[in-house]
Amino acid sequence: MIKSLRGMNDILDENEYKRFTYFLDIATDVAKKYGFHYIETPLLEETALFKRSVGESSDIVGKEMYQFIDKGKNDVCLRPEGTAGVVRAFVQKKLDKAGGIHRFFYYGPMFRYERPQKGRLREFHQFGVESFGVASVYEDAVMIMMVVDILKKLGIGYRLQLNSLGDNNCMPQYRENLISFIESVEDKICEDCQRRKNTNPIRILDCKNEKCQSLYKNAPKLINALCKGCENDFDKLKKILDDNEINYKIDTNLVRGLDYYSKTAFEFVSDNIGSQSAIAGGGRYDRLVEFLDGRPTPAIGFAMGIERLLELIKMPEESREGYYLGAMDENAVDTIVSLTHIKRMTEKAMCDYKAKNLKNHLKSADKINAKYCCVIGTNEMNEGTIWVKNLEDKTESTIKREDFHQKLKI
RNA sequence: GUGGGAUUAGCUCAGUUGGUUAGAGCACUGGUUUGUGGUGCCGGGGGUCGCGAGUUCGAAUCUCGUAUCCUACCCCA
Repeated sequence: MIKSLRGMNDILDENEYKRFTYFLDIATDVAKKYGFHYIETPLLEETALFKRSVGESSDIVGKEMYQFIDKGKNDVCLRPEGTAGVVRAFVQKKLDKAGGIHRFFYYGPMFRYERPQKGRLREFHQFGVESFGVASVYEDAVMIMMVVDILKKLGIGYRLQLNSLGDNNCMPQYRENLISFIESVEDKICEDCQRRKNTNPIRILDCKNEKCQSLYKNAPKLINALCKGCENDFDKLKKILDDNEINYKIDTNLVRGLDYYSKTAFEFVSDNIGSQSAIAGGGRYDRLVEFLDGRPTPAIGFAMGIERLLELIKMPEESREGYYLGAMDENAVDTIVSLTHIKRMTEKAMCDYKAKNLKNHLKSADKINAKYCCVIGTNEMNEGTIWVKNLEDKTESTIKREDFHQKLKI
């Protein structure tokens, strides 16, 4: 038997599909209300795009991208995230030169060549938004509001963690200070941290080793080293969130692995889905457009992992819907099929092709969760009527067939 | 990439030192004497026990390999 590849799932379960579309309906509706419009970019891009945006520093490029050489000998890569493609499209269309504000949302599959675990697949889905051309910190707050709106509508509880990563003025200096701090405790920290010192020093801050964490209590905090501009923006952001009653917690260990991020970084986490607890994350990336050959353009965005969210969604209760039609006499089957066909113009309607007794029809109607069970037996056949039972309130009536389509409205 | 656990019917799982035709519940399906469901009763179909080797007279059961799933780590865009 041929099976799907590791970490790649089908969506064929009806409930799963319903959850998926329920999420998308809500998320896209919110994004549109915020004035964002849909963008779709290719699943496959030049590997160089992701190498440039991600940098060569971590495991990402070598180990965790779905990269291969195609038949034309092009080095290509299935997109591991959405931002790089959107920025590429933005620059390619020369919107950076056109100026103005451009706001997009997207959703679709992403691919990462990783070992699967809870909340982590090789093919997974993200919903995200990107905003270009707005440097104001109000936009940062609006991003967070958008995520809050989506999660609220989905009935998902969360904790919001917030940090500022500084910018070119303050980040490099902080990085130097942090490295010299690490060197002062280097012989006591774990192997991973010793490696991180060289590859990505800021990552030591969220090391899971308790011993390391206690050593890092005295580590310099970026939040105390922000330059005036970053500090003002961060204060303003906190005030906007306070004014709008959005709870957050400053997490000075919240970092991003990549160089292009600056200033605002935020993450929404859930305590109910295992160690991969981030359900949405975002931040400002004022440098990325320039990294990808565009004119420097302020930008900010977020992305949410759809599979992780689906686990947490509280679905509205399902009520009975539509019609079930059945015949109790072979000779009525044709009539049933025709009536169903007409009924489907306006309502969901299903019918059985076999004559059965009433009890079995009721069972079948119940099984597909129909609201009405409609049956034609010998009596109804002779009288040109159809018997209809509302399965919710259990009321019954026999009506003329020609009235069947008008008189009953769900 | 590293570590731990798992893999038996569509689903959730039993299967007691290796021993005849591998079981249950749910689901599906048929009937229930000729018109009332979701909640009665009786029956039926469905499994080369993940895959491949090995040990053995004999393997779902033991050994090795391999794949996949779950889970944590690394990493996290």
